Amino acid sequence: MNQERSKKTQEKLLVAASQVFHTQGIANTTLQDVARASGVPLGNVYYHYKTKNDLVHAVIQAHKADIQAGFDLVQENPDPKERLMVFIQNGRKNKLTLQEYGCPYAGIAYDLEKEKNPLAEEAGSLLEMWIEFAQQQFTLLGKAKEAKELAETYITTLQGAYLLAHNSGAKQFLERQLNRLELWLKAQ
Amino acid sequence: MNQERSKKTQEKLLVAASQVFHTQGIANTTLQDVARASGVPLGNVYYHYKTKNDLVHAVIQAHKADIQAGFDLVQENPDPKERLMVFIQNGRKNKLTLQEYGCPYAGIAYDLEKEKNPLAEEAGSLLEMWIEFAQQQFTLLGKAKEAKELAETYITTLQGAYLLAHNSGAKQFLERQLNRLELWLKAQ
Amino acid sequence: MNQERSKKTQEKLLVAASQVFHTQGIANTTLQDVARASGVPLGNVYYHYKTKNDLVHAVIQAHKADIQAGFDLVQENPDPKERLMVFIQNGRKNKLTLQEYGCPYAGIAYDLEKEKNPLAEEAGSLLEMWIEFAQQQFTLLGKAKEAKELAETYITTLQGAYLLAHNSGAKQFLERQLNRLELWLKAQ
Amino acid sequence: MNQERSKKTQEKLLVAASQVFHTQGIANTTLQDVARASGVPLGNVYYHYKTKNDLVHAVIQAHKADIQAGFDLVQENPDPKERLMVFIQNGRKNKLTLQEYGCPYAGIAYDLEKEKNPLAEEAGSLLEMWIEFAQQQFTLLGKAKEAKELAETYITTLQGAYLLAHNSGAKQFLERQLNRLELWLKAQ
DNA sequence: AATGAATGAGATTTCATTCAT
DNA sequence: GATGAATGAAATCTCATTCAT
Repeated sequence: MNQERSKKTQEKLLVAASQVFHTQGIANTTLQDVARASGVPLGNVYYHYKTKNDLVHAVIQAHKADIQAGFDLVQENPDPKERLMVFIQNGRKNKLTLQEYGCPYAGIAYDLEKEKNPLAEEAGSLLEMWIEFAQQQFTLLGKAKEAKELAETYITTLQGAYLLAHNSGAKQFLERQLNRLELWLKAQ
Repeated sequence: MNQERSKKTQEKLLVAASQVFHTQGIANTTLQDVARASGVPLGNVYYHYKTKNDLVHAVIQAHKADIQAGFDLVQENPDPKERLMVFIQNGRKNKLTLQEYGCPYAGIAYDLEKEKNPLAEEAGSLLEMWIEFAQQQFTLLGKAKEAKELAETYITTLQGAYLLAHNSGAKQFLERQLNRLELWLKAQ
Repeated sequence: MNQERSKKTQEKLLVAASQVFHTQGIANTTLQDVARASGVPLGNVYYHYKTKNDLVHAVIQAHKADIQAGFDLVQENPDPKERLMVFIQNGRKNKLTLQEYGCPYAGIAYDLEKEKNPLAEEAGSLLEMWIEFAQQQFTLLGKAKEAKELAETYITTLQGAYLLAHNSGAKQFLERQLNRLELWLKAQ
Repeated sequence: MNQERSKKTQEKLLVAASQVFHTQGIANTTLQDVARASGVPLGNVYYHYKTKNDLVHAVIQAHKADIQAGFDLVQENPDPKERLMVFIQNGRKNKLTLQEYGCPYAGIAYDLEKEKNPLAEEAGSLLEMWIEFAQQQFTLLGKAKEAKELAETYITTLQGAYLLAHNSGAKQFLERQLNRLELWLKAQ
């Protein structure tokens, strides 16, 4: 009933906000934009999220949940190396979005840091989740000692590749760097 | 005379704008901010740059000149590999700024792309200059065939490292990735 | 409800804007002026009309509707000649306003043309509506062949009289020219 | 020497100002516009005219002188009726300018009246000069009693025709009304 | 509770006028 | 005296947030 309706509205807001924050950046996104994108009337946005920052916070939490869900999913694969391969493959699948808008997690963290938003740290944890996850996988691969640096290398390459793919128009760039990362990963 | 006075004011504006655009992001920076940071009265900013975008454009051009000057400077070193080493070393020197504010060139390109600013492409060329430069060096090293991919790898690593260093608080992160890049470069 | 509230505000804005545009000219009228004259807070003006030009456009449309309503009203009179007489009589009724501020339709068209406003053409149609209307009446009077020129003469005289009445202080000027026009019209 | 140079600069300013005031309207014309159009540096404009209004005043005076010069010129023609014909012919000669920008004298008077400029009255005298002149000619034609009304009719028609020609795009409009005025004048 | 309208602080921009050399 | 630069008040426009129904 009402609670369900409320849930749905909140869900619509989160989905729309994630999207427009990603594609336009947070500073360039008005709550009107979010309202329009979600089909929720502006006044109603404030019913669910008292401030723009509250909505940003909710989006970050949703991202965290998404990321964790992704980790949970690949846990079904018993091979830690293959788990890491999955995310390289995801990069290929999302190539067009990544080229056009960059990595959403890096983007939100960057945006908030620039506006000295207190949520910046929270957003920063989005990429840190990846490092931790990667580190765990390398540890499982029997490389406990170098796991941290390997994880950092893995994420650095992914993020560097996303950044450059987003920055430049070079169509094959992302593909080439993902291939290289894959080879490197296989060699570990 | 007047021309000198004008040059000086414009220089002050460019320096201040580069700085605040880098530290706050373009969208979060008002021309009042630039005016204050430069000591130039707001009305006068518009005498020198008719719009905020004109100022942004001038900053991009200044960045291009700076980058080119850096390339020219390292040309004095006859060894292409050492030239590329120089910029790794620069990353170490600028560690604190990079950690706190990220790479200014990537930042301005990202900001403009998000606000669908027509200058985005121009800003994107800032990183492309690096790729080209690196490619030339690898070519000089007798690796013409792989030069492009090597250059991309070099820049991807640098930018990935800057991005993650900026994102996370991890103090040794940048150092570790720069060291790794250095080893990789030596091995080429 | 909300829609009614909105209509009312928009109506207040239109009425106030028509008036101040007429009395001060468009270029000399700030939206603060309109806000004050209408009792609507400045920020809210922009809720209803996204730009000053949008408001100007709405005022032109309102003028068109007013003019058309005037035409519809005189259609009740079966004699085309008398219909045209009505507007001469209207000139007498509005003598003071016309002397002090000129013809609002000519004024808005002139203002927009001078500022190279794209709406200038739209505003120009205000006077063209009068020519067309007059032409129709002369056609109904059995003067289809000369109707166009007669209509132009009718409007030229009216507008010339309004212009001069507005320009000079001569109190009887408008009266004299309207009388002359009336005689001319009777003779057709 | 210097005085001559000053005269020349002042002349350049007057010519340029007359022109841009006419084509853009006074409110839409900045002193930068005048400076650029005249080739005189902005700072120098203020050396010759302490305020924008001073320049407007000078332009009005120049217009007065021009008009008077026109009157003086046609005095060479012994026939008062032909003198009035000359100005109808002038309307034909200046057709394109009149269609595109309207009558400069009516325009400046209108502009100043709208901005409640104290010079409005002074500008209003520009058209009054025409009425007086026309009245004199009709008096010379032995129509002393009706001279005033005939003069008003003459100017009303001219100004009405200019206004409508400026307002609408109708290419033949001005021609038709000037022909009609000519016939009317011949019949007097 | 739901929502279109209202509000006000602040951002960009313009420009007549003054300043400094 | 001549002139490019500087100034500040004011205009247009934006938008997070609050209000009123």
